[in-house]
Amino acid sequence: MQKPTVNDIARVAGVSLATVDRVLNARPGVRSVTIERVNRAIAELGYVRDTAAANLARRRLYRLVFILPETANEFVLALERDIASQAETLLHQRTTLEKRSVLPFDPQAIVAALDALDPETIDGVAVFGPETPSVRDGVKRARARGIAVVALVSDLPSSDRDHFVGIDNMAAGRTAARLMGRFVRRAGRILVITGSRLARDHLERRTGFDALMSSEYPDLKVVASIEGRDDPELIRRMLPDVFAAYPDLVGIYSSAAGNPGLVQFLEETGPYPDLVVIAHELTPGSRAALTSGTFDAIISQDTGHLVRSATRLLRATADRAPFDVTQERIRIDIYLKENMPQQGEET
Amino acid sequence: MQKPTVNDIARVAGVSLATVDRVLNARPGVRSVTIERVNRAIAELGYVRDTAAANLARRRLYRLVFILPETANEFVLALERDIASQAETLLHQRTTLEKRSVLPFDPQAIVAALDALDPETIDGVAVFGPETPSVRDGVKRARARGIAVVALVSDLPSSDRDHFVGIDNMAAGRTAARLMGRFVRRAGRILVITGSRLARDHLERRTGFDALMSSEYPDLKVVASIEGRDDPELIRRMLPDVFAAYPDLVGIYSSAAGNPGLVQFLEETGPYPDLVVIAHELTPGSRAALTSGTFDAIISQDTGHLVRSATRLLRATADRAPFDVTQERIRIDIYLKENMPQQGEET
DNA sequence: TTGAAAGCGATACCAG
DNA sequence: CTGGTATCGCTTTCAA
Repeated sequence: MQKPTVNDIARVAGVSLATVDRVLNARPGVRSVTIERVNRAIAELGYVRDTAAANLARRRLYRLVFILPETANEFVLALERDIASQAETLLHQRTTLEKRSVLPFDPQAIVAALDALDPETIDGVAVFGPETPSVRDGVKRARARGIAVVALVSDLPSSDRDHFVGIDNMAAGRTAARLMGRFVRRAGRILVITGSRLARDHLERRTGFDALMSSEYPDLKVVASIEGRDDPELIRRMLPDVFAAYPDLVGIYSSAAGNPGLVQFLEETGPYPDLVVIAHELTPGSRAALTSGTFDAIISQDTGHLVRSATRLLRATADRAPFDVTQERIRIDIYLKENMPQQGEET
Repeated sequence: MQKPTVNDIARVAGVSLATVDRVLNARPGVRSVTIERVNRAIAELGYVRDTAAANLARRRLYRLVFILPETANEFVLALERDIASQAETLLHQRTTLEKRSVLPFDPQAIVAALDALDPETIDGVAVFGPETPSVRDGVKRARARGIAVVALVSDLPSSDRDHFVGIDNMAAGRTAARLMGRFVRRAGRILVITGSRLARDHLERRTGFDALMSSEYPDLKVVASIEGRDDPELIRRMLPDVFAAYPDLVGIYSSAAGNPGLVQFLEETGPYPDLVVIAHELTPGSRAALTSGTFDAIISQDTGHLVRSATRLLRATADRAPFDVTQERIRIDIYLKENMPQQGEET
């Protein structure tokens, strides 16, 4: 009892291979009676196409592009490194990954990059950027041209993208709040460092954090947040004033990038044994801060998983093929010093 | 500039396709001069075999077996469900997964299952069981017969298995200890519920937990643990005595299975607002306990990931092919109510 | 509208 | 030892 093939369908339906293929791929030029006959055979045999063989015959190539902000922050660097390493592996799976960097916090740059995508040479694109009206329209245009689009890290729901690859940032913010509430040992104030007002992921984290904080930990007051624009130097310079203004600071939630500035400030002016610090993304810098005790916890998302998931979804979308939902869900990882993966793992 | 194929090698080396294949697959009957010539061509062209095409031609089937304890605990059930669901997907990728249940806590049953594996019909096996001398030897014999073996969930290092698919349980124990130390708000005693002395994973968790607890939280005393044998009913019956003996109980670390018994006891005799409870594995039951507040945190490992990773490693081992280390590392997941994945995700 | 036949990249059998 | 060739499951001309 073998798995049925196109040949079996052809035999059972009493037609040729070519006709079976036409029906299978919804190509024109087949009488509806014939289509019906073939479909009956397919159903009867329980046929499922062998994608590997199909791609071989088709010499199908998947050409995928990642549009990322051009910045030196470690999270984006990790993403780039994982794209590069996946690219090597995928080369042998008829897939090419290409990274295109655009000016950060610049919607127009993203739109330009999107509009430059030619459906003749590109099958899909993963976009990491702010949800502005122009970006939204750029995504819509790309999809209209037949290019598969997934939003990466920060969702673009209004753009009608094919998928979102990233964590539920509202839940991530709530998670940070819960950890903060349980870790902090006395009443006081909490500082939130955000990135950009344009970034949907930052906003969602902030919203989730504030909501849980105010409803469940009334002893902890979240003060007006500072907008660090993912810039370590800017953050470092803003902190002294905050510390001066709030002597009863008991916690810091760094919800965006720019952690090095925070770490530098804390380690130069500290230690602050009672200050609970929670940040995002496991990177060499945040890992070191966790090890040294400067950070108490990290909320993270696996960059390797993000890249693999984005490529799988882009390919599946391009092929109109199904995919495994559970495999594509990106987890909200919590890392303490104790459960950090070994450094080597992400090199 | 296309990717080079066997034909290119044949052309460049001036030999036939058949000879190229012999060299590629290290088959006998080729003069070393010829081998050398072919290898030069391969290196020169930077050839990499197209696995999809190779598998197609070879009509290669991967027949894999999972040996699991026959028990109703939710973690094993989740594993079984994920094996079944993966089996369906993998059917179209020339791979069959089969589950074989054996008596729990019975090394001989595992050995019998291992010895029954015929290399003619089975390519690889994933074993979830205790590390006893007999199991160790059974694994060695299976490998000697040419069957790929991975240890699942609980490592079998002495058996020289091909890979371990699971978390670092020592680190998991330390993680639980850290959470316990940070969540508990006053001095008191901590109860650890273990499973079986035979289970290496349980032992490692216990060791890691105790070590960090005693070195960093001297105010919290870990009392002699109870061995629940993953049996909810047994656990439920043992708890009253423990609670009676230690009125200053401030935390419980349930390091193995049998959580339903713990939950039932706590919900029937509770609530215990100040008792911190940390358990293992996200399942419908533990998820509910987390939601209701009976559990404070869950340490987990993704069963879907375990199954996918085991099958990838088994196939790679059978093919002597390389694999992506970072993708196979199983994370120690920490779940709070806030970052639990949606229920639907693991259905 | 339909079919015959030639690949895709690799393997394997049968000769020589 | 080495080469020719059919084949794997599917796609894609080219004719009919």
